[in-house]
Amino acid sequence: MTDTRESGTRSRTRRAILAAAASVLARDRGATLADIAEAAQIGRSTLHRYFSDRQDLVNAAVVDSFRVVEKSTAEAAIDQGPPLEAMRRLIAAMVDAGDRLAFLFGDPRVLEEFTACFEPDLSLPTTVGLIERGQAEGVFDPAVSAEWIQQVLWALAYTGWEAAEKGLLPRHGVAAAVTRAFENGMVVPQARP
Amino acid sequence: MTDTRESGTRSRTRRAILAAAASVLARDRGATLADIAEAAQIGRSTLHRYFSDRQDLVNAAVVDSFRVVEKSTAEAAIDQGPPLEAMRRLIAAMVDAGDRLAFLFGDPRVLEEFTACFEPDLSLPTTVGLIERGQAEGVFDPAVSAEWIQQVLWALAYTGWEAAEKGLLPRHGVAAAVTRAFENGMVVPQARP
DNA sequence: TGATAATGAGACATGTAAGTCTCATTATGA
DNA sequence: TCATAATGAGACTTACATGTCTCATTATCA
Repeated sequence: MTDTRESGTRSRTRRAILAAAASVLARDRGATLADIAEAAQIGRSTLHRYFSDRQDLVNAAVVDSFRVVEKSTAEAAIDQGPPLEAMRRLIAAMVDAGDRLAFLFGDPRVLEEFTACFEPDLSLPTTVGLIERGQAEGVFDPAVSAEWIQQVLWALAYTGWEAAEKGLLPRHGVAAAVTRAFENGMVVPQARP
Repeated sequence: MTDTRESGTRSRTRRAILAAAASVLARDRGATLADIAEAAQIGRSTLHRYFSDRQDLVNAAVVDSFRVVEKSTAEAAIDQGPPLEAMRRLIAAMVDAGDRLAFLFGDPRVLEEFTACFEPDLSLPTTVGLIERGQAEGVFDPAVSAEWIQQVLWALAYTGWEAAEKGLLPRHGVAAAVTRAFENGMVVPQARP
């Protein structure tokens, strides 16, 4: 389904714009189109040649970021192996896709406005699928909904990214910190009754 | 330190504006001053009588929200009793202060721009203080920094509020879900080696 | 009741990002 | 090398939130 019509140059520019948009908007939602163009190292007029509207750009960036996260998820092979290990791979992948995730997750409105008119690739394994598999195997907390667990997962990944952004966590320690938080929470196992 | 000069009417109106600002901006950062005025059930001109600038309003709302959260924290008496129970009271208080927290936490920029010129009340017990006390007593994970634990706490409280907003969690179940996530994470204790 | 405070509605000016267009320049591929 | 695609700079208009102001109305308090 990729655009075979588009020249190599154009599709490269398009990708650069989408990546810049996600990256810039993740850090500042009010960022100007000029800001985004500058980050993508292109002229503002060029940006308008690819996306007529600001809304058009944001929509495309959401879809693109979704695909990227979807792809990372797929590459983590979350439908294979023990759920706990699959989850660890997924968390690492999500931390890698850092600002895409921050862009999607950081703005509740962007996402919810768009979930209606966007259908995910059904052939790919989903995060909720992994969670439900884990719950069935008694690994993930079965007392709460899979959606809630997914929300927590996203929130922790986002928090880890943000903490790294402001220097609270070293980049290389983010995945471990998030994994630890997701699996154990903040109370030491020994202290539990 | 409260304004004794201001009439009852004025201070009531002022509070209504600040509450509305936090509530509206928590749900939409790009919200118009007209949106905020409408939510506060006042005219836009009245809003300008109280806050000359948009920035002025946002700053005041940040300070105010800070005070509210600070007060909730104080009322939870987090410097007393076992850390785990104090933390449970704190989480309940934070969930109560829902949109104030979402306003502060939802916009990293708003907060970080302001932490410089805003000094917290040093006579009040802090969240980090509670966490460090818990770590010293071996209750909270001592392997990570107290600041990271605080970030996770805020993120979970925010996520709980958001989940309730979109109907993913029932209002009365939020505090329990957040507490559970904070203490145990998402992996069932029995499944741990 | 009367004086003053507080407000709402709305007209008006302003600043800034968004969107459109032209034209000269650079890059790409046959 | 040549034709065409792609781009950058910048002038220009538009749309909209913002901020200021006036005036009539309502609320509050002595």
